[in-house]
Amino acid sequence: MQYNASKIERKWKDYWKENNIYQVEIDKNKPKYYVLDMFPYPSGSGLHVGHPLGYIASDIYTRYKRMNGFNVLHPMGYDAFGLPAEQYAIQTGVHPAQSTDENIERYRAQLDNIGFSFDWERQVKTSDPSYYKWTQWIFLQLFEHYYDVEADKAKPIEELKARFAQEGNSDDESSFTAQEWQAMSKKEQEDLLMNYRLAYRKTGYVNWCEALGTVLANDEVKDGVSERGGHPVEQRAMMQWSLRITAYAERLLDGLDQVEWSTALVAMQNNWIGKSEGAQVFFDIVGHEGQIEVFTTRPDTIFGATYMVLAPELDLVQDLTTAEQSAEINQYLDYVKSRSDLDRMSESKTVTGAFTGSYAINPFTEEKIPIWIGEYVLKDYGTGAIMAVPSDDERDKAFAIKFNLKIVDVVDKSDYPGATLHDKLGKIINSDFLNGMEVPEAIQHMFKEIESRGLGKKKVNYKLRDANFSRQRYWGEPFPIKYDEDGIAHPLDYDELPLELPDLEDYKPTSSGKSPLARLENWVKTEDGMTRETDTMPGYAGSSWYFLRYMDPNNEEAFASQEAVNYWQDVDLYIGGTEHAVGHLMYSRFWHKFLYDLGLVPTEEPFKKLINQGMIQGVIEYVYLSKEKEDGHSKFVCARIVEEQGNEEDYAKIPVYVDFVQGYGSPNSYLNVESIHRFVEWRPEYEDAIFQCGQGKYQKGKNESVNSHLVTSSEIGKMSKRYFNVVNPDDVVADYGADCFRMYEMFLGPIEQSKPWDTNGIDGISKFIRKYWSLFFDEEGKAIISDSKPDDKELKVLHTVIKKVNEDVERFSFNTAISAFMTAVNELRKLKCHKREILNSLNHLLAPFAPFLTEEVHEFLGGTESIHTLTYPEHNEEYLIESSVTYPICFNGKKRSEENFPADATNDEIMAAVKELTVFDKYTEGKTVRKIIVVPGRMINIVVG
RNA sequence: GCCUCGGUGGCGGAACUGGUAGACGCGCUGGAUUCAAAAUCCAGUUCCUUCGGGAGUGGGGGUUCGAUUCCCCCCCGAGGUACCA
Repeated sequence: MQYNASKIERKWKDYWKENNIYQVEIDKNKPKYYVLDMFPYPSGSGLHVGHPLGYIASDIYTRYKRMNGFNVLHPMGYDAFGLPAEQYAIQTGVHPAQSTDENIERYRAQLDNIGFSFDWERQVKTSDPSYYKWTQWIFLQLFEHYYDVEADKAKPIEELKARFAQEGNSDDESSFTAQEWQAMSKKEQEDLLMNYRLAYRKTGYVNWCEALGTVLANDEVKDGVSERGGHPVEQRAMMQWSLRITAYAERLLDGLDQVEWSTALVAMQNNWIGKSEGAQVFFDIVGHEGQIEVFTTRPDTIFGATYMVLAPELDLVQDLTTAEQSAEINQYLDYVKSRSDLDRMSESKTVTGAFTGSYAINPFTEEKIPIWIGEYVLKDYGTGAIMAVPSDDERDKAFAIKFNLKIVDVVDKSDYPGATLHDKLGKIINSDFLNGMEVPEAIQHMFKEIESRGLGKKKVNYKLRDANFSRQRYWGEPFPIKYDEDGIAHPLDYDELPLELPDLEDYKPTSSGKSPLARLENWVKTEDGMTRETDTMPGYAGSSWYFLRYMDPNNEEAFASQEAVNYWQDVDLYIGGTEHAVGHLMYSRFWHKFLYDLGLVPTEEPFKKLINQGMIQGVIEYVYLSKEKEDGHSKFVCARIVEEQGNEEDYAKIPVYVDFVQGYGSPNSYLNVESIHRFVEWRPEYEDAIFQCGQGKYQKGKNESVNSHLVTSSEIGKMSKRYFNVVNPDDVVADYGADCFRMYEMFLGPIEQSKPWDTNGIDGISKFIRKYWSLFFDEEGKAIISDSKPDDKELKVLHTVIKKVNEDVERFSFNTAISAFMTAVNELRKLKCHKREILNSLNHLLAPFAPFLTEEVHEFLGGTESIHTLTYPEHNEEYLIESSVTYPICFNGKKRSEENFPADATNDEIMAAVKELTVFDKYTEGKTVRKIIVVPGRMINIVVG
């Protein structure tokens, strides 16, 4: 039999599908294991070679666990709601459901092509009503619960209502008696409850993206522009749904100790939550009833607080602005309003602000201090107001200098040379009773002092903001909410779920900034005279809990049965990209903790172990297009020439289709005459362009010198349509086979590392596969298997590789496992080993990596069941025992020689033998031997001096 | 700026707990086979070398009998984050 990848792959793909060998059910006799991939958004461009990297790793691990006796849940599905399908619908009129389904079909074919062992019976699609019924259901649960701070968990809002009616309330949010509560109108009560519900509506500043016609969550905005599409984002006040993720801030932080995630990922989440401890302090306002509340981590510097600054957006600003200052303040407010987030970030160091005309009283110095407003104080963090200590804070200092405000030194840092203002170090001065204390001590002292004087208390602050949950778009989950004429939000009854997304003819957002659903008047008005919510949920709604649905995907009574949830528990291994480090992973953890509070899931954390696979990058090949034309012709110039002239700025870099380029990815990549022809065909606008090569000019029809090489410039970057460098896995599979593709992606390097796609090395794997095949078949394709007993050498090769591969798979070091296979195959070939006993085990060992090839070989060896349902080999230490060990002989740590010693020789015996060696004399001549170190089984070091 | 990860031959990378640096693969060189080529096979391939050796894991210092591995300082790259009070 000759090795024919495509034939073998077709055969087994069909077999696996027909026999459903990857289907799993609850089986209490086996330990469970859950391996999850981040499910893809099915985009129109299909998968490129970068996408399957994580899927291959998880598939190998899944197959490995399965063969080790685990009942492995390994599902796949689609994150099917999202902007691109909707944008496409706006352009073409094709319903997003239709284009999404077409894309899914393509994804499925591409995935099957690589031989993944997903249980497709469990596929989920977030845009499927039977799925989003439960997304809506969880949303309603969030709506009907609040966070009970004392119990430290979510509780039904009904309990809170009952408490309000009985005891009234007093907390940071509100204060009223039971009588007052009962006297409130229904509307007033409901408005108040919105301050407690975990899913709630509020008017707030949101990230409005004009180009996308929707608001975005904080993690969907990067550098002041939308993450998708890079459109400008501005702050706008709107009535929106939000999720109270901040209620879970502390538990989200604590949970990070329990998970096995990379330090980078934990650090990112830590950062995003941004916990800081400080003091809340109230400042009286001169001639004014109210107070200004500030949050400070440096209460020790309060004696240096010589002015205050409020965020310009605060309502209080209007109250505090005096008549004389109102013109100046209004002018400043106009200026602030005119600035987008992008402006704010780009010129971050400009100091701006305005004086309100009012004064506060510093509670410790009892001095009158001016109240300013300034952009550098953020409305969202803390209370939106600060006490400014210009002597000990960079920003306050810059502000004070610019506006000529008083500066009082309160920390003497002379004992700490090199310490910056940011460091909490130094000795307190000019601060009454704090004088002489070290900063950390003074901070603790002030916490007590502030509390005992009734000025405020110790407080914890988080950077984490509540998550905006409304999108003014069509292609998302509709909210199961309707409003009465007072604007009170009413949940739909649970038996009305799912609230299906109605069909639409025009997908464009409305000009009023409402979702296109608002156009469907019949849908918006309900029979009972109410009005539906027309916004839809954001992308992360469906992805925040999909891993639970896989456990019981067709359940119509619950998001998943308790039996399924209690059996599968949580995700043991999650593999996916870092792009979801804060967004998806934070929201999922939040939802999971909420469901845990409701007693619906058994674990607090959803993802035990998480691996971030690196990106596979592409090589971008550019040609240099001169900005100046020659005789009216466009002119391309060889990269070599541009380099020599050093005038890169005179050229535009045009990405070319990488298939045209010879020596793709190498420093000498170039276009030859044939590639120039193809390039011109592809870009007819350059039909009569001149190509200035090292060897002369090429011009179509005029001068087609055959030797012309136009050197291209290569860069490593994203694999993207934009750069014409996308490599489709289907093409690689067609050329080399799926097993080769899988192994090559793994062989490229450690799974977490990013690396450029480079087809050059794939021959190595291809050769390996052919060599592997040649252990079973000769050149004519005749079987050469022998049934004789293996000898010690052969057994040693086998058990070495078994041991190594098991260890490597356990630590997700797939590249080294593949090296071990190569070494083993090379050695068995050298030994001319074609023995069934050895090769059969080796074939089992290779099965998770090369599922098609091994299945074929397995059948050939007489296997009747699929190899993927059988057991994984374990090594036997007996075969690895060495009778002698080769020790390196080192002098002062440098290896000078090697020597064999019996494996059971004692250190003393070895030392005695070492002294008899000729090398010993050579390197110790004329020197004193200070010490001889023998590390058993490892090495010998002789210290001379 | 801050946080995290990384820097090893011509290239991708290996060395897991401090113990022979460069496994495995690509590429390259030479040879065999061939009319020739591809494919295959064999040998070599960190650098320098007066062939004795010497140097060497971004740079500098330290701990150690011994450091790619641990500690300190610095340089470079990637990702995250940024008026967070």
